[in-house]
Amino acid sequence: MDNKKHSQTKKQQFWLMKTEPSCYAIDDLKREKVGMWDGVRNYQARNMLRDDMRVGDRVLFYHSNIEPVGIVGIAEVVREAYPDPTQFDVKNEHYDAISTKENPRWVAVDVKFVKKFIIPCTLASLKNDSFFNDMVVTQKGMRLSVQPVLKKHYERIITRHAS
DNA sequence: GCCAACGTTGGC
DNA sequence: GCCAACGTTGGC
Repeated sequence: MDNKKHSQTKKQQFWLMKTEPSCYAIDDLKREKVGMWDGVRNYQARNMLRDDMRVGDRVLFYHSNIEPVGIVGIAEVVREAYPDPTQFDVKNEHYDAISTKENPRWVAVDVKFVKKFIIPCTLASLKNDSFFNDMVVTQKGMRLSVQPVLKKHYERIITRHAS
């Protein structure tokens, strides 16, 4: 059905994940060390979390709705997809009345804090560099809260901001 | 199953 | 606060 059994041998992948810092910021993850990435309510993003994201994958941590918007640090996937508890919590803003425990619609992953950039990698700087022209975030914006990232893009960003 | 209308998102 | 882009909804 899926290839979870092969996850250990799969190559490391790279992602970009969006959050509004007023809701959950890189400093929150830094303090908690490991954070639950919950509240994703978009099917495309859900499918990537559920089907593709593996332990050991690296995540570019992106802040939206703040000046400046951009990547502010790095995280690492430490637990693969499991049912997102917020979908069952009536008091949670992400509560989903349709979802059942037998057949949950939404998943969460756990990520671990790796690094906070001293200087954020702003969206504007990515748009200004043609090397990043084929990045999802420079093309389609941040409508997709979980995006795959090419290794070359990840490495260039790391080289510039995390050394 | 198409697609127009509608709501939401998020950069600016 | 504006508005373009996108996802979702619902009538047919």
